[in-house]
Amino acid sequence: MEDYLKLLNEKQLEAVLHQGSPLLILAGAGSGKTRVITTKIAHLIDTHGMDPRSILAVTFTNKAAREMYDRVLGMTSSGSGVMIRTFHSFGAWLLRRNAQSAGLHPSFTIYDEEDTVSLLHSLNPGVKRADMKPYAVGISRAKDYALGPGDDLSPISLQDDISSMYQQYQERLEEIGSVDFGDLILKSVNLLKENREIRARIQQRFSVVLVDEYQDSNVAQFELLKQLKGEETYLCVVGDDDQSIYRFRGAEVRNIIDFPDYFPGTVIIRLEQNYRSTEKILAIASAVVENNTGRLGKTLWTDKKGGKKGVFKLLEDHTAEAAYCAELLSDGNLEDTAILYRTNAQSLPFESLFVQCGIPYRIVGALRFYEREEIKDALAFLNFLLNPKDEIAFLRIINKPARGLGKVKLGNILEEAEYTGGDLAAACRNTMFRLTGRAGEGLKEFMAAYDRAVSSLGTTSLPEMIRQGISDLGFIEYHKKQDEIAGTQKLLNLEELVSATADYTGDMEGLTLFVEHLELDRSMLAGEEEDGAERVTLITMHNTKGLEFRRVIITGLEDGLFPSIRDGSEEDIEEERRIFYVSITRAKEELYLTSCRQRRIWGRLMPFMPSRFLDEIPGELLSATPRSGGQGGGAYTSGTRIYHDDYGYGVVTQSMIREGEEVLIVRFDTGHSARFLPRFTPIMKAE
DNA sequence: CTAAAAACAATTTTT
DNA sequence: TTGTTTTTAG
Repeated sequence: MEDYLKLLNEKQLEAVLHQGSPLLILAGAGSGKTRVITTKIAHLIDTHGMDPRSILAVTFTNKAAREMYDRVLGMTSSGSGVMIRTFHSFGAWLLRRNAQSAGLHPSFTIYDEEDTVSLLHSLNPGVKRADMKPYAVGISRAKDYALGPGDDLSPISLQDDISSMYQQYQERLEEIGSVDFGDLILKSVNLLKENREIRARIQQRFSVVLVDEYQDSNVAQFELLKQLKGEETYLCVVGDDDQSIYRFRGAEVRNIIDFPDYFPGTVIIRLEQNYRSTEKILAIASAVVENNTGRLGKTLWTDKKGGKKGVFKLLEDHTAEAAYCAELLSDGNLEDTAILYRTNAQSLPFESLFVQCGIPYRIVGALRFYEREEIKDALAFLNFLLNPKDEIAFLRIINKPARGLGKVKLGNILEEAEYTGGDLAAACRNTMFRLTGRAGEGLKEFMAAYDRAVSSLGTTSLPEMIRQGISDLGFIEYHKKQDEIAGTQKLLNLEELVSATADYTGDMEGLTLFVEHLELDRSMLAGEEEDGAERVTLITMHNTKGLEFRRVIITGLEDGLFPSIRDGSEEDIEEERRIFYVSITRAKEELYLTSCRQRRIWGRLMPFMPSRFLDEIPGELLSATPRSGGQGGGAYTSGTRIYHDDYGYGVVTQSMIREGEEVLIVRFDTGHSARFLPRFTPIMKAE
C-alpha cells in the first residue's frame, strides 16, 4: 500500500479506492477533499498503472488547478501528464485543437466582459457604454445556462430586447472570430454534441474525469460533463452545497442534487470530519449555516476539542478597522493571518495603512492588474496581431497615443474593411496612401509597427517582439509621460508583461498561448514576491475558497455591505450566508469579526448597523469586546425610550432573549424600525 | 483633431 | 472620492 493511503481516514480511503460507477463526494469544509482527489489521481497512476494522460481533473480557479497539480507531482513523479485545468481553460484547449470543426481560427482570441461591453457599444453607438452592461451580463448569464438567443431569456434578464441584442452580438462576434468566456464552454458542448468523431476521440482519451468544487458548476458546464462522460468514463465529482457561492455567475446547486438522477447508479460518499478548525470555530460556522433552508445537510465534526471563542469588535469606521487589524498583526504573525472582505474596494484602507506603517502584505486577485489600461492596450495589440479582424482590439489602440485619426478617418478605415473581408490591417494598408498630413503619417507608423511585429513572429523571441512592438507604437514614450504626470507606474507594469512572456515560444503558437493564459488567468501578472518576506494576506471572501489560515479576520460585517444592500430575496441572503460560512471555515485557530459604525461609500460617510449574520452566532461562542465608554448591560424593556447616535431617538417596541442574547426591535421617531443587539450597538437609554 | 472641462457613474462576488 | 466618459472650446 502506498504511503499516502495511510494518511487517509476510512471515508477518504473509500472515496479514493472507489471504482466503476459515478461517484459523488459530499465533502464539508476542511474535510480534505483536495487530498482525496490528488490521492485518487496518484493511486490510479501508481497502482492501476493508468496513463496520466487519460486523467482529466477540472477545477474552478487557476490557483486551485496549480495547487492540485503540485500536490499530485508531490505524490507521484509520473503525474506530470495529468491534465488539470479550469473548465474554461479546458474549453479553450478543446476548441483550439478542433478549431476548424468548431468554426474557429486556431488562434482565436478570447473576449472578457469589458470587451463584450465594447462590442455591444460599437453595435449600438448611440447608447451609452454603461447602458450596455446589463446586456453583457444577460448574455453571459444566458450562456451559463446554455441558452441561445432564440430561447426564453426573461428569467435571467430584465432587458426586454435582450434576445435581439444577444443575436446581433453573437453574429458580430463570430464574424470577428473571437469567443467570450461563455463560448468556451458552450461551443465545446456543441462541438462534442454535434461531432461524433471528436466526441469519441475525447471520451477515449479521458477515461477518468474528476471535478472539484462541483457545487459551483453551471448548467453549461454540466452539459459539458455529460458530453465528456462516455460509456466507459469514470466520473467523480466533489462538492459541498454549503459552499456554493457563485450563483450570480450561473452556478446551479441543482447540479449536485440532480447528479445521481442523471447518472444512475451514482455512489455517494460523505466526508464529515473536519481537520482544519477548532470545535468552537466549527460551532460558529454551523450555527450560521443552519439558518439556510434546502441544504443537503451534513454534520461536520472535529477532534480538535475546545479552542478559542470568536472575537467580535465594533469599530468607528474603516480607518479604525484597519488600525485594529494592524494592532492584531503587531504580534508578528503575518504569514498565517488573512484579512477578508466582501468587495475588492475594501482593501484600500488596509493597503494605505499597511504601507504607512510598513506591514508587508500580499493582495490576492485585487484591483485587477490585468484590467489596467496599459496591459489591456498591449494585449489589444497582441490580439490584433493574432486576429486582424478584431475591431475591438483595433479601435482600442489605433489612436493611442494620438495619431491624428479621428472619427471620420476611422470611419473610412472601417468602411474599407468591408472590402477586405473584415481584415482591418489590410484596410489600413489600402487607406494609408490616400490619407495626407498627420493622419497619413500616423497610420503609416502604426502599420510599420504592425508589419515589423508580424514578420518577427517566429524569428525573434516573444519578449523581444513585444518590447519592440510597444516601443514602435509609442506606448513606452506615452506611458512614460503619463507616469510622470500622474505618478503611476504603468511603464513598470508593461515591463512585467514583457517578462511574463519569457516562457513562451516566439511564434504564432506561443503568442496565442500567452494571450490565452493571460486572458483566462488574471493572477498571472500579479507578480510573485521574490523576497520571501512574511506577509499578511488581503483577500475577498470569494477568493478564500480552498485556503486556510491559522488566524482569520473577517471585516466589514455590516448590514448593507454584507449581506449586500442589493440582496433582497431570501435566496440572495442564503448565498451571502454561505459566503460567511466559507469565510469562517477558513480559520484554523482564531477568528476575529469586525464591524464598522460608519464607512465611506462613494466618497460619503454612511452609517451602518452590524451584519444580521452576527445575530446568528450564539453568544457563548463570541467574546465581544465591550464598546468603550458605552452603557452596555442594562435591560431594555419594551417601551424604553432610547437614543442611537446615527438614527436619533426611538422607542423599544419589542425586547426578547434569543439564544442567551438580548434582541431589541426599535421604532425610531423618523418612522424607521430596526433590530439591534444592544451588546453590539451604540445605543443608550434616553433621559 | 485635440485638449481641457464638465458630467457622471461606481461597489458585489470571477472564469 | 475616484476614475472614466462625454461635451465643449480652440
